[in-house]
This record gives sequence, structure tokens and C-alpha cells, in this order.
Amino acid sequence: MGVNWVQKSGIVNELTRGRELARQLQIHLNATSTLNPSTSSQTALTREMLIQKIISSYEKALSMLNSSSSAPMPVAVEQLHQQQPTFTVAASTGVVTIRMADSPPSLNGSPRSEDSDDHKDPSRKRKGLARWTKQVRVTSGMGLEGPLDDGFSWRKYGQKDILGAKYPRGYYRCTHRNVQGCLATKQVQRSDEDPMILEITYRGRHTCTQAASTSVASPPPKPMSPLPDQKPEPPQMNQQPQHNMLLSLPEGLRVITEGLDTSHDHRGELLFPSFNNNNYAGNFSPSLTMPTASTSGTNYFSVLSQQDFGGNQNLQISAAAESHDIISAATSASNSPTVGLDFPFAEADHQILYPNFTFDDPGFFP
DNA sequence: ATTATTTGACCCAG
DNA sequence: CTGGGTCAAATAAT
Repeated sequence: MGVNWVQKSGIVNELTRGRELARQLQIHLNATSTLNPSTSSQTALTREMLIQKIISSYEKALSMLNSSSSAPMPVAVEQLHQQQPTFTVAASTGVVTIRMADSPPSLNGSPRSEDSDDHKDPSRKRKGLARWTKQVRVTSGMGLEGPLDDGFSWRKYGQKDILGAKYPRGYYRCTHRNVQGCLATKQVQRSDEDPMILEITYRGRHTCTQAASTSVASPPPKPMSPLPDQKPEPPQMNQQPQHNMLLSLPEGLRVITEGLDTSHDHRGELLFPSFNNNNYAGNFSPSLTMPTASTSGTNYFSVLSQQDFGGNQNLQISAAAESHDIISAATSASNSPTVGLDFPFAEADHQILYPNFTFDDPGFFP
């Protein structure tokens, strides 16, 4: 509210365009430098950084726009058998396309053993909080590996070595848990072999008000009611991180929400967290500081670019929610007219569909 | 001083 | 029992 829809879409369009252009430039530069060894690594780094900053700016602007007046894009997803397919969403200027991923990449950072997500969950005694995972790759060039910030403040409360996983998994919860009862948590796990990929799993929503200046005695009333466990929230970002996300940006990001248990119906609606805000977050465990992979990073990136996006984003989403709870509640489904959708698979098979897949933001993040 | 991280112990579901 | 997730005391950072 407060923002003129028409104006907004115009702005969004422009920003999106700018960002896409920057992205293409990035890819182009990347490819070029790979082929041209003469380019000094420093120059390359500088370029990369600049581009990333540019993109970052667009992202930020876009996310600000989106978070201020629009609602997250609601997505209805169908649960197929046990193996939910992954969809690849490619966003190009003004258009969003979704299609099935060729094949479920074996990587996925998931160890050989079963994922811990396919629980039948006979009796979800505790919070059947939805959970969604993002696979984030930190940019090759930048040595930024520190705690990438996603705008929320997290506090680490544990770390565990996971069976079959090479790297330990870090457990984080919202800092304001005690104060505001924010139940949001996340887990950060680094991919086995590609230390540059982080798998961040979010659980629960932030119910906190990220305000809280220490001494300032003006505790904004927190309108939120203590979420009863019985009403798990769909993955939905409702907080608008006001922090400036660092310039860190991943090359590829995936959102994987799992556990959708829309047993009864054939259609679960899922609210996706806004893609626009880069939520990379997470820290690396201190013990494994990854080697500055200048090489692999570059390679990977180029591979990605060839794949199918010459400037398009590649994002995989598999969604599902736990418990048969309400995974819906799409608040605002109608929005940007500028976005075109096409679901190649909409009618494919028995799958169901995505009645209203509204990406408010044509280009969610990088 | 306060607040965050580290880490082994502990809890609980399979 | 085992393994994932959390707690909490000790420790580190501010």
C-alpha cells in the first residue's frame, strides 16, 4: 500500500532490465577471462566485484520494492509421489519460465543416506514447521566467505557432524528467540565436495521485529501472536531485512522446500519466500575454511551459463511442506501484469498445477 | 560488563 | 543403539 502499482511495475521493469544486463555482462566477462589468460587476475576480480555490486544494487532495490508493498509470491505446488520433481525456474527480463529440471542432480549436497526430510512424520508432535532449503553458491571470485548475512540475525546454537557428510552442519536460531519468541531457525551445511556450495535450510518463519536497539526503550509492540505450533506457517518471508546485503552473491541458488504433505488433496499451496532477497546466510564452520577456489568456481560458473541461461537465472525449486497443514493462504495473488508465465508442464501428466504462480518479481535474485 | 560461539552432553525419534 | 537436533557450560569476542 502506498505505492502505485503502475509506477511500481515500471520501476521494477527497469531495475530488472538493468540487472539482467549486468548479469549478462558478468557472464560474458567471465567467459572471456576464462579464455583469455592474459587478463590479470586482479583485473578480473575487480570486474567481478564491480558487477556484483551493480547486481547487488538492483537486487536490493528490487527487494525493497517488493517487500514494501507487495506480498511474497504465492506458489501452489503439487506433491508428486515421493520424489518430487524439481523445477527449474528461469527468469529473464520480464518473463518467468518454469520447467522441469532435466534430472535431479545427484549432488544436492545430500549424502547418500536418506535425507532427513522424507519423514512420514506420523505424529508431528512439535512444530510442523515448514522448511525450505536453498542451495547457495558463493561467488567464485570473491573471497567473501564470512558469515553472509541475510538480514536476519542468527545465533549459532550448535554444530554437528552429519553422517556421510564431509562437513559439519551448523544450527542457528533467531537471535530474538527469547525476547520475541521467534522460532525461525536455519541449518547450514556445506556441500561435500564443492565447498563453495552452502545448503541452507530454513525452518519456521521470523516472527520477530528486527528492531530492538539495545537501550532504546521503545519496544515496538509486536503484533504477532505467539504462533501456536499447530499452525505452522508456510515458508514465507514476512520480514523485510533492512540490512544491506553484502556484496556477496551466489552464482546459483536453489530453493528447495520439502516435506509438503498435502496428503489429502492433490494440491498444496505453498508460499514461497521472496526470492528477491538474497538469503544466503550462514557461516562456514571455522574449522573448514575452504581453500580459495579460484579455479573451480570459475569453471562451474561457466558451465552454468552454458546450460541454459545466457543471462537467465537458474533456480531450482522443489516444494513441499510438512504436515498437511494449511499451506496456503496466498494473500495477494494478483499482481504484476508484466510478468508472463508459462508452464510447460502445467498440463503434463497428472501433475497439478500451479493455479497462481505469481512471481511478483520477474527476476528474483541472481 | 554483556553477548556470541564453541563443544560435549543430553534428548528423542527411528 | 544410532544419529540428528538442542541445551548449556565454558570460552571467546565486543
